[in-house]
Amino acid sequence: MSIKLASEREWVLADFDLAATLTSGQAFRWRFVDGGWEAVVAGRWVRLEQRPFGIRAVTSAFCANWEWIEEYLRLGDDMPAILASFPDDPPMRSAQASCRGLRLLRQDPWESLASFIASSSKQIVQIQEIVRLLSERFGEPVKVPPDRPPLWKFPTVERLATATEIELRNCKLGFRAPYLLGTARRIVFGELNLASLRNLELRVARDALMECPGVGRKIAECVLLFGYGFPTAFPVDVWIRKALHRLYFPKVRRMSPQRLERFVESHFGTNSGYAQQYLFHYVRTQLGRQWSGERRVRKGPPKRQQSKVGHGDKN
DNA sequence: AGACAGGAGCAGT
DNA sequence: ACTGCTCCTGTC
Repeated sequence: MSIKLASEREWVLADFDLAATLTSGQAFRWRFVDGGWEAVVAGRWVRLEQRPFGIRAVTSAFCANWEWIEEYLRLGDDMPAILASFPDDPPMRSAQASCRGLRLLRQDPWESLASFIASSSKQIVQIQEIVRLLSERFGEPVKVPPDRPPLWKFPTVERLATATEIELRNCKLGFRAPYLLGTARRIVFGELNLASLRNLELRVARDALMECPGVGRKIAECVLLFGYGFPTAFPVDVWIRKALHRLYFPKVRRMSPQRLERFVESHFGTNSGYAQQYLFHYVRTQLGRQWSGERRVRKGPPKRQQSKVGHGDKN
């Protein structure tokens, strides 16, 4: 008898870009190690590698059923059909051309909710650090390969609900600590049922999430898109706002949130969530540098105050 | 040095 | 409905 210590599996896929997908700001646990991507998914350590004609997965423990990762990676998505549903305009054509293989993930709703509460006004590396600290201090350990450092599951909602605000602040959450704590407690108290959101109308589910402290429109949409897979959830952050404004309404001085929302609802179709991800990744990887360059120039010399009346150009 | 970051919540208009 | 301020903390 032999004990099988690990398992592996390979999928043939025409278009799945692991690097783009795992670094596109929807998941925060992936680390690039020795040419592959490693994280904890559904409570198991897993390593993903990009192959010439698909991707390969390796687990640290025996695995006979791979549905958990197929579900997470949304391997069933019909990408040609999804891409075909995008609006046929110059920005989306550019986005599509430069983001081949970009995918949405379907993550655990609680982990998504907690991670995005932590994301408010933070950069990706900082969010990764927060998630790492939370897992390390409040999560259960997972089995990792012999040559890998220890790793932990994302903490359960019950565990975080019993943490103290101080403990959470020590995980670099700052003013978001009471938000995360309050949200965890709401769920534990039964004031919000995460599992039931799946069957609700998008707007209804969004409103339910926004009852949580620290969860506004943007974060609710992130959870609905990256955690639940609502096809038309459409998080609008500063980048998307800037992208929509510059790419679609270059001559308009200012776009009100309402006007932007109406445009989004009417323009991006049945898979607007996917369209959003493509647009987002496109502007961040192709135009971001250019845009931030402009900003630096515009800032100009430090002190030259002539009037404080400034017209809210805060980007 | 000081603004700002992949925002939310609040008060004030 | 819009504006402006604060909330931690690291970075440019």
